[in-house]
Amino acid sequence: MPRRTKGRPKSSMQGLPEKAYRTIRENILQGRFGLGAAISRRQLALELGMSIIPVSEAFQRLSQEGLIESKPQVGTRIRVPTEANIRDRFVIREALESQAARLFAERASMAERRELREMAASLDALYLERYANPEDSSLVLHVNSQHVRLHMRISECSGSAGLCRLIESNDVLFYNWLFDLVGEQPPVPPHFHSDLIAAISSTDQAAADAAMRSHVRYNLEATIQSMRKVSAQVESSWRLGRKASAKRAKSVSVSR
Amino acid sequence: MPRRTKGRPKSSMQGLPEKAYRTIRENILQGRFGLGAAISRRQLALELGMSIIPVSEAFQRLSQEGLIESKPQVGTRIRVPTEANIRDRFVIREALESQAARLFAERASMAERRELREMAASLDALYLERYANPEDSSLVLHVNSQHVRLHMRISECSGSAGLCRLIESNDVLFYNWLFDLVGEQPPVPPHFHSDLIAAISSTDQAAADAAMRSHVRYNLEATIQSMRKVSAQVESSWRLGRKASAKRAKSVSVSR
DNA sequence: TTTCATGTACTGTTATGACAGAAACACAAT
DNA sequence: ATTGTGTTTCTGTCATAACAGTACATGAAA
Repeated sequence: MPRRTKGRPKSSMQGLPEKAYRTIRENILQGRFGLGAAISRRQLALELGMSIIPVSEAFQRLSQEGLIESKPQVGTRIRVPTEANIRDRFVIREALESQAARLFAERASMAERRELREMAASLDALYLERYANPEDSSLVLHVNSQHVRLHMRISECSGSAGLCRLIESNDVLFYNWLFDLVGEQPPVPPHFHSDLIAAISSTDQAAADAAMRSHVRYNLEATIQSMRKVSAQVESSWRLGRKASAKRAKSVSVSR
Repeated sequence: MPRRTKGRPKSSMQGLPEKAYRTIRENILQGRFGLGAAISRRQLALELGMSIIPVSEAFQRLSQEGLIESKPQVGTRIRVPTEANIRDRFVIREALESQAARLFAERASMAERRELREMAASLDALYLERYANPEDSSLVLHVNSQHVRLHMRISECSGSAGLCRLIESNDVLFYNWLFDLVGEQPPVPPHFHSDLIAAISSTDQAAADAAMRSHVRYNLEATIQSMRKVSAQVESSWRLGRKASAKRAKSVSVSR
């Protein structure tokens, strides 16, 4: 018996790296490892039931997206962005989403415009509800998820699949994760998103562009201000604290 | 002698995957494998003197950037973009480069503005020279390289490193490769780039944005028109032609 | 108590090889 | 001539293990 067919159980759908990528990204976005925490390829591979090869591929993608950062013979950690990094990412977000706004104004259907208008109204109501119950954390999560949804829907209606994918992988999710993690969000003007959608729905592309730009810039300032409060908490050196990493035994929720 | 220290010759600088990525990308951009040609991880690994692991990592990056495309148990080929793909990419290019133009108008130094003005003048002169000698292919390469340089320099002066990297990896190089490959380039108005730089150098961000937008759109139309002529030459099916691939013995220029 | 050497345990990297599946080819049957 | 059927040879995927280098704990020497 030279070598029985290995434990590889026909795997399943569509590749182990994809599964690893989704799972790890999900866990990062929900803040299950803290900012700057060390993560290990081997440990993740163990917990996900695969070897370190697919995990490494997932790490590479996450690293390219700027969510993690790794040094050759040292380790990998959840990236803790500097203020310059954040401004940088918002520059990109402004570029991509203002373009999406232009395209939305140009070619979104009537049904889509109505759908977005309703989403925005519902989202604004959710914000108000959240201010009324500041301690309800599940509400915070829900608001955030709906907020992401709104922006992604706008980009989907732009008709450009590539633009949509870029926005997803480079902006929205990343900063909503940070938004959540960074602490309490500052208040937002009433009708904040309804006004945005109204401007986007005009036939004037330049106006749609400008409205989305100021929307994104408002979010930038809010994020920077929230960030400043917690920036001191996170040590920025490359001490990985492996002791702590070894002690951490809570496994990742593999789910699905 | 259980296992002597392997043939891994201490490698060299900064990672095998990076070297593989650079080399393969260079070869794609210069059209050394044709559009739609099959490329093999194993063969490339052999030619580059490494195993298929770093090559696979490079493949993943190239695949994410849309330069190649691979099917699980079939093979990998140089991607042949559809017209929709091209329009899609130009939408993104428009978003990113118009943002770069805004930032250039806002914060570029006087020295940088002067430098760009000179680059543009030199580039416009090169275009004229090219029209005079249509059969000089090295001149075509040079024009193209200077064109890329100009656009990258604009993005560098934007002060946003992330924007600059995104432009490089997602737009400029890709489409200049295609531009080169697709055949003869249509004529370009005189002072095409000098006019662009002049508009970009104004203090009016919206004007800079608009100028870059129309510049990019002009390039889009030119590319589409050139593309139509050769689209029929390339078969779009997934026949990889392994026979031909095996026959091709010319090795990749490894260089550096 | 402080400082420095040393060992250990971990890190990311990467070569090797086994595996499953698809395509191409040779060849017999129709 | 055409069609069906192995068989061979390629593909990408992935597990395993060896390698080289860093962080940290341990303990001896000052």
